[in-house]
Amino acid sequence: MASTIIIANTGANACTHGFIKASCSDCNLKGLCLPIAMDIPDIDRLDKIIQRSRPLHAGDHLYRSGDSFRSIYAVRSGSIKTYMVDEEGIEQVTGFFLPGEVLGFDGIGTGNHGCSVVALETSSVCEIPFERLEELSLQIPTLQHHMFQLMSKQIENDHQMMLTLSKKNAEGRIATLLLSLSRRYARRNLSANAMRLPMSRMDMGNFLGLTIETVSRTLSRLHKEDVISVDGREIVLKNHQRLDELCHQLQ
Amino acid sequence: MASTIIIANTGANACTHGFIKASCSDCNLKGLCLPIAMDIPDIDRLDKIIQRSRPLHAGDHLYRSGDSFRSIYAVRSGSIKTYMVDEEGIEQVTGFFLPGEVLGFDGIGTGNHGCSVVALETSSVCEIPFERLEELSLQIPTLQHHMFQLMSKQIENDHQMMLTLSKKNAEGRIATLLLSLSRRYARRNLSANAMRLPMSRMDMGNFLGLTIETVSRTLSRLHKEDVISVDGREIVLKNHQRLDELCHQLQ
DNA sequence: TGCTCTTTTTGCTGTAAATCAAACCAGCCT
DNA sequence: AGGCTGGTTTGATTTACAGCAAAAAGAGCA
Repeated sequence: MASTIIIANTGANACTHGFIKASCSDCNLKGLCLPIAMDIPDIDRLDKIIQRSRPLHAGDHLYRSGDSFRSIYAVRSGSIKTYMVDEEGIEQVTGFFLPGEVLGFDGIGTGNHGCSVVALETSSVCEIPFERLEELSLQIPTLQHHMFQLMSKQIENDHQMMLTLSKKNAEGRIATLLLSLSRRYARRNLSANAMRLPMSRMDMGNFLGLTIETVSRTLSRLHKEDVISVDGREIVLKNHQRLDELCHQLQ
Repeated sequence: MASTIIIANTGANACTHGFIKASCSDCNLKGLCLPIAMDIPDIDRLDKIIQRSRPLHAGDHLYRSGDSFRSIYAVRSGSIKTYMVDEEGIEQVTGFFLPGEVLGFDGIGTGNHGCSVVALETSSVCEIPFERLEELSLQIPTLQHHMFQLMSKQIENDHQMMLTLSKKNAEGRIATLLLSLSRRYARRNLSANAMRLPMSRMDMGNFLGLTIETVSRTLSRLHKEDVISVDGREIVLKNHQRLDELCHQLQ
């Protein structure tokens, strides 16, 4: 499968030869994930509570809305989608998560997860049992602080998304998503320009509050205007500056 | 001023006779705010680090985007609006905060606030210096847990808002806001039906991704259909079930 | 290789909300 | 009172996107 090959090229190498990798200290995502700014002995203590499970396949759920909250998760390889379903069955994709990113903060409040989490392709995650993480956070001040930071960043991110949904037109929403993905790939030392979208048009549209037709039409238009090039899920960003401009044009 | 009289009627009495009230243990908002599920000695320790300042007047800023992050805040009386401004100057109202609610979690991640906070009417807040709160959280496990819970609930709330902005039509958005306010008033043992909106049509529209004209028209229509009654900022919810239905109708 | 099923693209038409514009209203100041 | 200001309502028109439909392109499988 093409996507796993891409993973192997993406800086997540330490994780791929065994899938159950040995430790956080060996992981080349540690600069992005939880152990950031922790010293070696503390990383080892964190490492001991982390559970590394078999990889998920596309469509596998990590947990579902209503499941009791036990753990948070760091993405090790692949890509993950989170979505919530309201009482009437309306679905909303709430985020896409790439290697090095941490998810699952919903559900601490109530004890039950408020959203569902599904793999978009073959993916692996590190599971961090929350009770043990809380204990450890009491002992390692930098870990507690880092947890607050991660949740704070999630909140800021969600606010940015509220602005996108509330104020931007279709082009702006698409451009915002593409640039966000680009930045996150670049952070892992991957190309900021050429990428393979991990999600379907359906998922993009749901996330951005657009229909698949509008997503498709908008991508086609941007292609025609030579701002990007589109071939199915393969995207090349050809004019970052123009994309930036589109991000800020109002609806 | 009418709004301060309303405050005095709203269950925040313990705070109003002196504005600088003595302690958390005396505050009748303690069931909503931080000290929930803490025992008396721990509440007193928390109480000691809390700073109670002079009340804010309508339009006063608590902090502004870019200010260095120092504290989080609990609303004691009145009402507060948070908003972010992106690089191009597009504004997005990201939330309204009522007595007993905690705000300011943005900015832990970067050390600088990502949004601005302004009082919608005469309001008072408890300021909780974050460094000292972190120290205390290391010593009081339930406090640490409660902090995680508060932030988690903020995240779930924001996700719900993403769904509202992404999937609901104008009526659904308005209905969602009205019911949210109603629930939050009811939690403080105030009327779930009759309320005075603390925010302008402008703020409602900005928050909900609608123009003021659409907000006004939608409220008028709901009034005409006898679902609510509107007189300026005075609102009476007359048909909760219908509002619930509107919440779930798609765009 | 051909067949089925799903996803994506493209065209055409309708509509909810934006936009433009003007009237209305409630405070507030002189 | 009377005029001024900012917020709100209402009306007429435009438009970006939704909704429907059908073609095109992949993806999976015998």
